[in-house]
Amino acid sequence: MAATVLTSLSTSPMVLHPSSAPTVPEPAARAWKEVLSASYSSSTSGNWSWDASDQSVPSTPSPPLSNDNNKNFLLSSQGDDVSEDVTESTHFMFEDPIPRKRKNSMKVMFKCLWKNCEKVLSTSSGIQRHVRTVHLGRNSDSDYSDGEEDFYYSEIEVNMDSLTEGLSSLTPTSPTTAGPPPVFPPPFTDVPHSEHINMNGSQSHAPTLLSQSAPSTLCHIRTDHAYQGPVTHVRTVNIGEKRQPAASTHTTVNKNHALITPAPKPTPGTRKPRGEAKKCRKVYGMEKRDMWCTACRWKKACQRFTD
DNA sequence: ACTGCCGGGTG
DNA sequence: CACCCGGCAGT
Repeated sequence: MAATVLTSLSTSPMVLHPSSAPTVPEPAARAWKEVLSASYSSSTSGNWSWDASDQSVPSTPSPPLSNDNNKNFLLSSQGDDVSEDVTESTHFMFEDPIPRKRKNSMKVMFKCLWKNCEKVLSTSSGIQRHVRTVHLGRNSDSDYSDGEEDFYYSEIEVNMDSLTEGLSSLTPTSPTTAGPPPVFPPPFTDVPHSEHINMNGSQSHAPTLLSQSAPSTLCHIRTDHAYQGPVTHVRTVNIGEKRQPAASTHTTVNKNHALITPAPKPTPGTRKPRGEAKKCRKVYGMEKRDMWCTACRWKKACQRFTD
């Protein structure tokens, strides 16, 4: 039976596909590919032709299309980088190497979510500045941002035809920005379908202290020990944060939001964020172990290169 | 795979 | 105590 099928296929490769496809597409496809490679006697790149053909067709016929937005609302506990996961999970499925951008003329706009404000801007920076100046009452000229504006606008897609203008936040704009490196290199840019803040209306509690996870406020520039070699790189410490000496030195920024986040760390065990800075083991190597500090030799917390 | 180091051993 | 190591967790 199989032999007859194969022979018939080899003669006319186009015959097969429509009949027994729906239940088990996979073997059929494989057979087809084999037939193709056989008949065309092109040993290599049999499958690449497939990709090419697939690419030519604009609408992928694959049934398991992305199921809209899987709305995970677990972000209320700790916002921060949930959003990134969302974008990841939506298109991590096979195929679709291009991260499903706007197909025809979808444009990303940024809409202010403030009480009665309906302002829509085309750039994230614009909406941030709007929120910052108009609603938060910040100083207008300083473009300092602590990320709080993120909670007052959402990203929406507008189906406007024409003008495929450069998408603001994704393209690095012009290289003219010579000043300090962008204080706000946003990890946000995501939120596939708004749904970032609820609490619309009823702004009972003062909105200024709602900043949960303001990433940029925690950026520190620390010079590490630079023990061997000039390690010149800026390091950003995120919410893990080092453990301050508990003397409640609230630095200078206002990050007093203990009333919203129930569990500051998702893992209560907390095994210490793993300090950085090379320790004796790394610095001296396994050989020359006798140059390590004693703690390192005993596999304890390093004493020489503390964090 | 590698590193840092906690917890638990041994003498 | 000093000393060592298994094994975990983070990179």
